[in-house]
Amino acid sequence: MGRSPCCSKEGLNRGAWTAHEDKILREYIRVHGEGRWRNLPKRAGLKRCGKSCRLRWLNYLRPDIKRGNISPDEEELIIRLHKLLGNRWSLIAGRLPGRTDNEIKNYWNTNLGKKVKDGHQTTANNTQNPMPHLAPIHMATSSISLSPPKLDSRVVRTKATKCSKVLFLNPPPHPSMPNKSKTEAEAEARLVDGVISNQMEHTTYDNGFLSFPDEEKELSTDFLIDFNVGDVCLSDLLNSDFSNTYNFSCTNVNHHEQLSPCSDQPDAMFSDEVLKDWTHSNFADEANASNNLHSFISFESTEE
DNA sequence: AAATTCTCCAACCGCATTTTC
DNA sequence: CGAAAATGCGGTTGGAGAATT
Repeated sequence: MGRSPCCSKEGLNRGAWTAHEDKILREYIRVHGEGRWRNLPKRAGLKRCGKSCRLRWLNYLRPDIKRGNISPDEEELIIRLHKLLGNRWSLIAGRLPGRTDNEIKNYWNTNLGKKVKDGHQTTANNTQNPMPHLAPIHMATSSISLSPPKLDSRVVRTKATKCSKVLFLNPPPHPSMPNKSKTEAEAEARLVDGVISNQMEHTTYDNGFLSFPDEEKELSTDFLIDFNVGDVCLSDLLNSDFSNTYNFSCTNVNHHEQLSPCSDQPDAMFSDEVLKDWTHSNFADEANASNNLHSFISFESTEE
């Protein structure tokens, strides 16, 4: 006999959820909270298995879910994280506030996988690439910045909800870095400088709004529109080019002798435990969003 | 306009891991 | 400490809608 199913399939609904079922589930969780999925359907009066309820809640009904309209910044971050983590979608999702592992997985399978693969092939033919080990990331980047602009290429599909929040930013963490001692701030600033200063120095804060140089404004539109506070450091993280970081140990001996792997097998350098610590850190906590870049830096420093 | 093919994504499945007893 | 239950995760599938013929 095989493993018994997670719940009796007899008389249970399957397939797409109805609005009524969604309402019941949402209301039940509002009152009783998440968890105890196995018993939830019975208690809530849903003809679904607990697993299905959990999935529905996590991937669709949770109030903090941000659906559709994956921005170029998010896309690039996904590509980078995927290079770093592989198909560990939940870890990747943990770095993208409001995104679910399922959504990222789907997005990868339908868009990015192909794009990165194509990039790989194109790059393989490009003998002038100075850093072949960085090919996927750079191709992904260039696909965003150099390819003909896809005019609103992100089709808003029927069920997706377009996010249109206006972004308010915390005061910039760099270079003043409030809440840090001067030496602490300087130490981090040095670390940050090598990674993101190229981006940061062209990025200014104007009364709490992120401003970009004129030539970047167009690209930044989605970023400004779609990101919430937690995404500020998504951008920081994004700006902290992983590929540059990999290159650090090779090129920037003044700062870090072995900051990060200069290898095409980064996974070997990042233990699961550290990854979990890092991915479960305060990215998900939007109140601490301004620390997120520092979180990432700490994570990297741990690997020294 | 109809048929066919393609694309996307919500949901399912089964295994792995963690928690509880 | 081991077994069972609960939960988490990633791969896969099926169906709806879009695009093409």
